[in-house]
Amino acid sequence: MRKPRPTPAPPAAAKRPERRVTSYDVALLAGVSQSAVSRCFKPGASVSKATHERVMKAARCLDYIPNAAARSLITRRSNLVGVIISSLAGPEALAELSRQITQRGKRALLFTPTRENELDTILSEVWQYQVDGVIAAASLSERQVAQFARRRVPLVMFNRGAHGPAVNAVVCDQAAAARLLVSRLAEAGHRQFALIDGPQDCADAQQRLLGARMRIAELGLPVPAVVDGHGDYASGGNGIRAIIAQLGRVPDAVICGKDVAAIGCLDTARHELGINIPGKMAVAGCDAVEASAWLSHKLTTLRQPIQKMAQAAADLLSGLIDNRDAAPQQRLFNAQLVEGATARLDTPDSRDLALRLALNKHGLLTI
Amino acid sequence: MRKPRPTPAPPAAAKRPERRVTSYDVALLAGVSQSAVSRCFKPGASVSKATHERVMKAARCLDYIPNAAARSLITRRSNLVGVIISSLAGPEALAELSRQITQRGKRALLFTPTRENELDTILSEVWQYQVDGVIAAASLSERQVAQFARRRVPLVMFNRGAHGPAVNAVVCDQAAAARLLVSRLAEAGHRQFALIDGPQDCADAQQRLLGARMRIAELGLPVPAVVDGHGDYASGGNGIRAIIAQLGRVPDAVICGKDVAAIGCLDTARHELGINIPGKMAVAGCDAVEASAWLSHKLTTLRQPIQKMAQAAADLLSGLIDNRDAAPQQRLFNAQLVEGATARLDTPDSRDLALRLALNKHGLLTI
DNA sequence: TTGTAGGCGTTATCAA
DNA sequence: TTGATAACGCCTACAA
Repeated sequence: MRKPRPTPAPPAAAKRPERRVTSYDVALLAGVSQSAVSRCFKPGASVSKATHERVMKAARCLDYIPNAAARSLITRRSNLVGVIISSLAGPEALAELSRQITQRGKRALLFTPTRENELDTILSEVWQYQVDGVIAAASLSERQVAQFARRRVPLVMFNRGAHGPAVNAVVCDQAAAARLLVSRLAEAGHRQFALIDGPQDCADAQQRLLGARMRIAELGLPVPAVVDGHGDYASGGNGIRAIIAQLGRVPDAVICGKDVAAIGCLDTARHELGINIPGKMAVAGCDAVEASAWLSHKLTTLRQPIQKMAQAAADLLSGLIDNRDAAPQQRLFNAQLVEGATARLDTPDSRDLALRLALNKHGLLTI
Repeated sequence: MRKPRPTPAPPAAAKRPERRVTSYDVALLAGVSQSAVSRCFKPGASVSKATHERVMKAARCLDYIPNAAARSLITRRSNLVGVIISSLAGPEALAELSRQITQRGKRALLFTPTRENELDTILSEVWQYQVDGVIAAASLSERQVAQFARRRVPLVMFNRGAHGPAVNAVVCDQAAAARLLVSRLAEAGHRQFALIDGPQDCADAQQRLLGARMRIAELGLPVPAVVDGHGDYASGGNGIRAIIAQLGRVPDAVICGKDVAAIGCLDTARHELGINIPGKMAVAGCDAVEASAWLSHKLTTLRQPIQKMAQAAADLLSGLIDNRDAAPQQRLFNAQLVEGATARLDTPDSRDLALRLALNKHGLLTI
C-alpha cells in the first residue's frame, strides 16, 4: 500500500522537481476520491451530476489537465499516430493527413527522413513513442514493413507501392493515369516521347513513368528518351536540354515524374530554348501541385484526389487500431487528367471541329 | 512490495491485453536486475562492460525498446516539442523546424490550426501531451501566451509578432525589409503604390505592409491603394483588379503580403490585363517562396533566412528546456532583397549607366 | 455511484 | 557496480 502524496499539497513548495497538479490534488479539493476524478475525465463513465460538477470546478480552479503519458501507460493507447513523410511527398498531403488524424482524436507525431538510411533510426523512435499506428508516405523496405507486423503496430502506406497484398495501403493508380496520358497524347499525334524521371526514392513518380513506358511500347511508338531527375525545378530544365542532346531534336512530348520538374522543363523550353509549347512540343506533369494551375503555366497534368486519399488513410488506420486483426486492404484511387494548355490532347479531327465551333461562336463562320 | 510480473513470462500467452516486452523480461533473460537493464539504456550510466553486453544481447533477442511514456512519467521529460503551425506559414519552415528538432534528440508533435478559434482546443491538447516546449508559428493571444508562463512550458514564437519583450521569439524584421523595398522602388521613380494585404491572422504579412505604409507616408508619396487578400493566388488577381478600379488607373507598383498572391497579381496583370511588367507596373512579393525564383516569374521579393531562423528557434527552445529560468530573448533576422525581373529598382541614372555598359559589352557603343 | 487497491514500465535513490 | 524499493500519474476491477 502506498500513500497518495507524502506532502498533502499546501506545504509542497520546498520540493525541487516542482510538483505538477495531479488528479489527487483535484480529488482533495473536490472532496472525492482520486478515481472519481479519473472517471470525470472519461467520457461515458458513471458519475453523478453533482460529483461531476464539483470535480470539474476544482479541476478548472487548479488548471488540471490529465497526463497523457500516464494514461497511455495503463490504457496502452498513446493517441499518437506516427506520420513518416519525406519532404518530397508534398506539403498538401501532410496538412491533409494531420487534419484527418486530428479529427479522429489523435495527434500526428512527425518523422521526416531526409536520407534513406535514416529510416531505421526513425523506426526505433517510432517504437519508443508507442504510437497507435503509422501512416508512411516514404519508401519502406520489406524488412522494415515486417517489423510493423512483428510489433503489431498498424501501418498504412500512403501513395507508395505496397509490398504485396498483406500491406494496408492507400494508393493512386499512377500507372493507369500515365497510360491514359500517353494514349491521349498519342491520339493527338505525338510520336517521339521523352521522360524526365522523378527521384529514385519516390515510388509514385517511378510508377507513373513505368506506366508511360509500357503504354508507349504497346502503341509501337519510337523508343522514348529517358533522363534522370530529382523532381525539382532545376531537373526539368537540365532534363529537357539532355533530352534534346540525346535525341538530336526536340521531342514531340515530354512527361515528367513531378509537376515541379515539368514546370522547370516548360520554363526552360519557353524562355531559354525558345520552343513553342504546345505547338512544337507538349509538356505534362503528373501530380497537379498548386502552381500547375497558375496562368503562367496551365500545366497539363494528373490530379490525385489527395483529400479523399488522406481521409481513406486515416479511416483505414482508425479501423486497424480498433481492430488489429482486420484483414489488410488496399484502397485504390484514380487520377484525373487535367487538360492544361501545355499539350494538345485533341485528335486532329476534333480539333478542327473545336475550331469551327469557336469561330462560329464569334460569328466568323457558319457550320 | 510488489512482484515484478505475476506470470514469469513463458506462460503469459493467455492474458488478453497482450503483454509487451519490458525491461523485466530482458533482465530475466540476461540474468540481472531490472535496474541494470534500465541503466544500460541510459547513456553515461555506470555499468560494467560485461553486464552491458549481456543485457544488450538479451534486448536485441527480445526486440526490446524502452517505453517513452513510462520514462517521461518519471523523468518529466517527454522529448516532445509541440509545433503549432498554420498551413499558411509555408512548408519550408515546417520541414526545417522538424529537422532541427530531430537533431536535438526531440520529436515534433504537430498541431495545425485551421481556424483561429481552434487554438484553445489545441492548447489543451498540448498540455496533455506534456511537451517539453512549443514552437508556435501561429498567432497566439496574450491570454494564450500567458498560459505557457503559468504552466512553465517554454514557448518560442516563430516569425510572429512577439507580445512584448517577455516572450521568446525568432523573427525577421519584416517592417524594415518592406521599408527598404519601398525606398528602392521610390528611388527608381515609382510614386503611386498599391498594397495587397495578406491574411489577417498572418502577422508577418501584416508587419510587412505596415512597414511599407509607413515608409510611403514618410517619403510623402501619394496615399496607396490597399485591398484585402488571403495570401493565395486568387487574391492577387482579384486584388489587382480591385486596385485598378479603386485608383482609376494602373498603379506604379504593387506590393503583396505574400509571394503567392504576388504571382497571382503578376500573372493576371500580364496574361489577362495585358500590363507590361516591369515596364508599366512593378510587382513585388515578400517571402521568397520557391516558385518566386522560377523563370516565368522572377519575382522581386524579400528572402527570409528560414534555415537560420529555424535553427535559432530550436536552439532557443533547447536552452529554455534545459534552463527554464533563462531570460527571454528575441532573435532578429534581416530579410534580403531579391532583385527579380518584376520591378525596376535602379535609379534613372544608374539605369542609363547599366544600359551603356551593356551596349558596350556587345561592342555597340564606346563609353 | 463511489472508494480501495493494484498495476502500467520506467527512472532515481540508496544501501550493499 | 549492483539490486531492492519507491515513486511518476493515471485507469480499472472489485467491493461497498
